[in-house]
Amino acid sequence: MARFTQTETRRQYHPQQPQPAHSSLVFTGPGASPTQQPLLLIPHQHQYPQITFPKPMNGSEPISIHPESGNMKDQDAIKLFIGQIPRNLEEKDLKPLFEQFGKIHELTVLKDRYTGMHKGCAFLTYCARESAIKAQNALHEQKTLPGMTRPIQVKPADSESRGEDRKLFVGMLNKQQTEEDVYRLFEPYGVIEECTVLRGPDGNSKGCAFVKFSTHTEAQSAISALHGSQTMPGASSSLVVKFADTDKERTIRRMQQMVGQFGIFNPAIALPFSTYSSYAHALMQQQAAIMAASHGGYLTPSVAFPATQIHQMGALNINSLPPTPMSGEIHQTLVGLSSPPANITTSAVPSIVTPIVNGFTGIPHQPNGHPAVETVYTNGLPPYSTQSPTAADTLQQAFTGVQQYTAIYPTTTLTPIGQTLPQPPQVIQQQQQREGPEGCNLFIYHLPQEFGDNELMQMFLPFGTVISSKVFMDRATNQSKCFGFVSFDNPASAQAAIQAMNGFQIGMKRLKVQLKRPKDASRPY
DNA sequence: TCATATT
Repeated sequence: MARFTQTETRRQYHPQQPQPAHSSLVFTGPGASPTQQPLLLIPHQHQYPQITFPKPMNGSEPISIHPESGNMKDQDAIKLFIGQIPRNLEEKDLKPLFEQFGKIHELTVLKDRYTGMHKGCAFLTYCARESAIKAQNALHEQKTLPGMTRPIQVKPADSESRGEDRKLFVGMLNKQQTEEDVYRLFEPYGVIEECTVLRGPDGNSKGCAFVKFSTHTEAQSAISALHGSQTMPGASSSLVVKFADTDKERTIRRMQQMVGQFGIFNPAIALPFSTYSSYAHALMQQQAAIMAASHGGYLTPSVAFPATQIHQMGALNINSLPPTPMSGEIHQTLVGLSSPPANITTSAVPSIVTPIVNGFTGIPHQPNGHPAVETVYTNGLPPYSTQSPTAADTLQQAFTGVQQYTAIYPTTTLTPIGQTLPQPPQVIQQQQQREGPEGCNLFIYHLPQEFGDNELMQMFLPFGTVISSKVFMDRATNQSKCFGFVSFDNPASAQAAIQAMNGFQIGMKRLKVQLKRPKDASRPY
């Protein structure tokens, strides 16, 4: 049966049809014929001897009834993700590079949905699966395009299910059972593309296997029918049939094992007490500098108070509530951000209850987190927590400094961006990763692990208008890489931020804040 | 430790 979705079919037969939101070249050419590819073996992924069953041919391969459409792709074609593309290269520029590995079915440079900005990457589908494999082998990490600092990336797109949504883990098998036995067992529930018994170095079965069906539904039906359905001779419990772990799950599991080994509790990373006053101190220095520079010490509220900028952010719709003018405390600005502050109590014994969602991300989302405005740690110490500080904790503490600062200037009226209300929908402003002008862009290293874009922005808002903040994340683990960028709209703000925040201690680490290294090859415009 | 981006 033909496997084209409606969308794909349309694209195939009407390549000129306008594409929404992104440009896309569909290459058509003379002389192409619908493919009659030989069956390809599924590449082995396991280091142990195995039998891999070829993907069955199920009769009705798509047949072109449009001789002019010369860019039909194989059913088993692979969509490739292409990364590290200079932003001045468009489809037509990239085409020659990739064409040498085979006929291109589709090549699409990714553009920002709203601004049309080139995202520096693309999707590429060859007509033939083999071309994709050749291109990946020849190019991935092998060549660096002009102006790039890192080599080109050529690999299957994330959307190319590597089978993980239709791949089953089978446990509690009898160790005598072979691939063929397992295949027979699962055959009734669908088309099996791959069947592998896991074996140790000695070739002995580990009593488990992977079975990949052609669809998620088939895999699901096999689970329903077989999981727990029987106990194999010699097995200690009934048959286990479940979806195989995804890569991400594997990564997380691996890390959990590591944490298990090294211990997750590490009170030492709780913030040292100096943090409060140092941020306050940093801010006061900054304010003092502004005061000295402006009006001979006469305070101009629009420049003198960090709250001004924070208020502006509220207007930018970081949370969906309209700014509500009222007298209040600055740390209320935290409410409604992606990581609400931890629940600070006003009880005589301050305590923080921070549920750890999991051992890693550890950023609790506390609905209705409502920091009490009057909270004062009269002993000058932060509440003690034996758990890792969350981003909100850390920011909360930082902003305690702001509170201290504002207390010194009681005439100021601060305007919180939101009241404490039931959590608004957490719409995060999609900010463009925009570089500011020369001298306005900061590189920040040694960020707390739990900081995200928002926390980074909050941290630097007191120094000016932040037009972009970005913490780099490891895509596999969703973990911060502990560095990021902040861009201001003017160099003075950037300098002020460097002055105040470079060396700023958070936990055991000190921030490194410096101007972003200028890019040698300047961007077009 | 300097923009890694997935329609």
